[in-house]
Amino acid sequence: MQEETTTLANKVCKLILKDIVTGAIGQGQKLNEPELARIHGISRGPLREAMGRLEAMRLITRVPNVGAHVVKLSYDALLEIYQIRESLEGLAARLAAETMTGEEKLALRALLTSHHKHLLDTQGQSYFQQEGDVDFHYRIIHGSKNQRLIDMLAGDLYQLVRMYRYQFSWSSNRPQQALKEHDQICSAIEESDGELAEWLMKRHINNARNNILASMNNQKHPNLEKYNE
Amino acid sequence: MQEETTTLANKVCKLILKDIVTGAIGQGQKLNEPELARIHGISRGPLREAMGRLEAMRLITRVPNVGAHVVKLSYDALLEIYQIRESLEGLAARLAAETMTGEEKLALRALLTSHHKHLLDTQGQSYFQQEGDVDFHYRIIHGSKNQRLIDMLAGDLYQLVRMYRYQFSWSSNRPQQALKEHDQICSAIEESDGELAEWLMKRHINNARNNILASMNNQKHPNLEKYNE
DNA sequence: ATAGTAAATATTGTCTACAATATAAGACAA
DNA sequence: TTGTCTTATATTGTAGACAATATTTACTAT
Repeated sequence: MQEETTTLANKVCKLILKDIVTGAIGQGQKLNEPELARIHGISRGPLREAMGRLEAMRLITRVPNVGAHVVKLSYDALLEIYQIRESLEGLAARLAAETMTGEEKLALRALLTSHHKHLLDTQGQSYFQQEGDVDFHYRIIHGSKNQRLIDMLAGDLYQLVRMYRYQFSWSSNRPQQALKEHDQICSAIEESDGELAEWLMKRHINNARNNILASMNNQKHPNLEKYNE
Repeated sequence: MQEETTTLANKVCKLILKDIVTGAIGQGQKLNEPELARIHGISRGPLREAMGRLEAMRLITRVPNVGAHVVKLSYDALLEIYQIRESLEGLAARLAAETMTGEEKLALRALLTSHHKHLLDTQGQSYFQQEGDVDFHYRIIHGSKNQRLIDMLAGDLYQLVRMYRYQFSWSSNRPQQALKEHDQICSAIEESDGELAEWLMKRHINNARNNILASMNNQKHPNLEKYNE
């Protein structure tokens, strides 16, 4: 285990990222630099660097001379994200099917087996189900071996996806169906059928999107801003 | 014309970005903070912010306590980019076909007309051809109305594409064919045929990729690093 | 001459202080 | 009371100085 040399900006960035994703720092909230710096025991320099990275992954927006605010989750922004996910994760699935090693495929199958087992135990209502889904998609994304794609999906886009998941609670709606779809995708990857894997993944994400839309229409979501100002 | 209030970091970021894209700052070159700050007449604070943004769009890479280096263009990285472009610009073309206004469609057609005229005048060997192609794709990307997609493609990915174009010189290989493909895409958009527009765009980008590959194999490219260390 | 080590230098990371801008508070007039 | 202007406060943007780390140079031993 090598010593991971890092910087204050890095560490604080991760901390603030977590607070934003989980909602500890609420949507639309102003980020006060001196206050945040004091909280984390650092000066404004590295703090501003950390904020710059959060801005780059579009978790906060900054206006010159005014300041930074946490993004507000919106219906429209979610649709945008899912359009992109459908495209890029479809690509990732195809690439994964073409390039994943035998070990990676075995590990992916093992992950699904554990998910299946867990689903039986808990009726799929647990927090685990959410992050389990994230894990599955992460594996495939990384299996694509396209570093730029990995960075785009796992680095930036998924933080927002996780933010939606934390601050609403929709993902436990159809765990059995989702797991079945994961199984199908995994099988296609095992058979190195890239075309099928892509098609299945796109449909899977499309289904997830529709599920979210229905969930949004059914219940009032107090922390969903329909329109950003 | 409203007064565009901006910051030093913003301005310097654009300047350095241009220098990197055009090759004035070469691939793999080290970016010395005090020196760059002195050159632009600013202090290291805003300079580091500017560098943070360049890092976010992956034009430079930074290692803690070591410094920042301009990325090295590589065969593999280019393939990665074109895989992503094919996916995302295909999506953009479909969305554009579905949502572009009549005015936007007319403007797109007008752009192609001017390109066609220019091609006849100059036999397509000019610099204009390169940026003209960029313009066409920009229009469609923005026509998608998906802000996140626009940022990903036009904000980050395209800077790298432009960097490849500036530092090699391949795009004048098949201007007639490219323009014809643009025409087809434009027609599909005019007819609001999203599915066709997507398919044509993906094929168009695939052709461009193959053209680039051939170009790379034919001539020795002095500033292409086959492998990044 | 070369490899290894220690001092010297340079560069990055961080902090503090100051300047510029925006926001909030208060006074005044309608 | 309400709206507007002025003043005061707070916050962001920038600069410069110091600390920590990395790189280079010089020296010694083999």
